[in-house]
Amino acid sequence: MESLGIKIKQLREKHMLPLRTVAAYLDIDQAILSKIEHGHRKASREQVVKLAEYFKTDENNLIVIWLSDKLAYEIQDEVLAKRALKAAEKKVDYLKKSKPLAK
Amino acid sequence: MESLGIKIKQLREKHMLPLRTVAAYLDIDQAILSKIEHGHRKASREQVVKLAEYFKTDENNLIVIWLSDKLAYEIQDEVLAKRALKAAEKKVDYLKKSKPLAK
DNA sequence: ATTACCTTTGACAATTTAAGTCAAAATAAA
DNA sequence: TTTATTTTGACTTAAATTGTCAAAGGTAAT
Repeated sequence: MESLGIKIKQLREKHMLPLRTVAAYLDIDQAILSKIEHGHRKASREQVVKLAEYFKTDENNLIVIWLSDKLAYEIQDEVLAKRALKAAEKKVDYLKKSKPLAK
Repeated sequence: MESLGIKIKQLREKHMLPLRTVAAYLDIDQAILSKIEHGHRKASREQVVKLAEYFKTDENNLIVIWLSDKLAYEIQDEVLAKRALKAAEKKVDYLKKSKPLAK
């Protein structure tokens, strides 16, 4: 059960890098990166991709963590959260099948 | 595989009501309701609850449709959508267990 | 074809939410 | 204690949402 913030912080500390350095690479203020690590701000998709590249870690894995954070955050207060997620899966299946060449 | 817009439209037509009437009940312009029915706008949670009451239909069911629409919409373009949904389920499980009394 | 009604669309405005900067306070290390 | 780093909060800017309004498109009845 990984959250993106914790994951990023672990990666950054493993590489012994200060927020300043990583934030500079992402072209944002270090304050924002700190907030992302603590889950007080969301990262953008672009930022996640950049981070994966920067730390040479699997991009897909990071994207899944980031997406699932967003989804879970969006419905965490809903009693019907699980039912909604199940239903969403079916909808996604349907969309994938009905327009497999889209976009 | 129901979408909220279609569901609402069906309910409204079953009751032979014009957009105007239902929109007035929701206290919004009929243009917005039209857009909601077509999926060009999202309904708010309040609006969904009001609609369930108005049409005397199961509120939970309508909420699940509404929530799953939102979730599916948010990740429909992601290749990793299904993986993310599965991961989100686990996160939701975890959150429910760790703070079961949280409001 | 005209009238009357309902629905849909798009341009625009207002409001809300999110994303960012900056500086100061808190923390940790040297 | 001084130097680095991290965290926090007040404030600004940018972007996304949500709504209004008016015009255009459909439909059915006459």
